[in-house]
Amino acid sequence: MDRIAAFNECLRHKGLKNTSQRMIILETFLGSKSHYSTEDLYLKLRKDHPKIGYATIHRTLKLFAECGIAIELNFGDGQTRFEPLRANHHHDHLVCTSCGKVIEFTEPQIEDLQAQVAAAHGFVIKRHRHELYGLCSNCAANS
Amino acid sequence: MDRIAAFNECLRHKGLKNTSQRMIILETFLGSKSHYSTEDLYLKLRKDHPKIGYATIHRTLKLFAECGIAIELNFGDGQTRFEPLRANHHHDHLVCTSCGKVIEFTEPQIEDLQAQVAAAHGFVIKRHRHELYGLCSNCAANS
DNA sequence: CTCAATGCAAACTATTTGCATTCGA
DNA sequence: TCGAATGCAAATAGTTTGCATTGAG
Repeated sequence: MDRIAAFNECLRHKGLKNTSQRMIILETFLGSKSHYSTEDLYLKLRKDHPKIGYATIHRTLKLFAECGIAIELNFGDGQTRFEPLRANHHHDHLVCTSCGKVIEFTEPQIEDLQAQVAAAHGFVIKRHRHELYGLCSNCAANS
Repeated sequence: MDRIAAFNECLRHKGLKNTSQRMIILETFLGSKSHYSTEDLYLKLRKDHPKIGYATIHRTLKLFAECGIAIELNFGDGQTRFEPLRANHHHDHLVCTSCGKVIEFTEPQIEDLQAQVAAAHGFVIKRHRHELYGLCSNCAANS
């Protein structure tokens, strides 16, 4: 089941409706670079769909998160960002504090160790956040 | 050098002044539970020091972060929290999404793996954030 | 038809700033 | 004395909400 079908399934399950705005937002969200803030997506959509309001986009992104289509991220600038979730493709982030570049990484050993830490404290982990902040190779070279 | 001395050193280095408010805020900040938001600290200080304003506390917490006395955390509720930094005592967090309990953990193997991941991408890591969200043992038992 | 969704503007919350006054070095 | 710090209130930024209208099922 792809993510569009999964979203429709989630809407049905919640008794919500599938509007043209939601489809437009979903397709744009899935089809482009990751790490959108509401404002990013609003500005991008405004070109082709100037009638879609900021509030609708924000509500829709929150809905994506509820449906498991997206996760919320916060990289420490004031904005909440949303990232499309790929099934079976969890990853974490390297964030360059100089140029803003974001690289995704996966490290199964870290995931295993996390699980051990949680178990040692009796925690049942639902999700996690793991971000490394520093300078990317370019910025490190130029400083 | 303890953290109060380190803070004074930082003030001197920046050409700033050590006021009674800053000392009161620092002592309260260091001397109690971790993970203060500006509001938490404001409410706590208000009892004994009702004249200290919200803005002063917020500016002071930011200053602590600049001086390396504290780090900013964000657990996903709308508030930025500040945690006192202990020299040589880095740790990460387990956060219970049900009761709000926060447990600190340290896992050297994870730190090593992080360093390897960063190196593989040419990143120079300055800091990181690693948080595991889920249910603590109590909340997991009662659900 | 009915109830959810939308778009707009207004409300909120956390944070930040301007400025007159106070105070440390 | 002089510039930084404070306290207050007002401004901002991001997010959320109320409500009349529109539209999906």
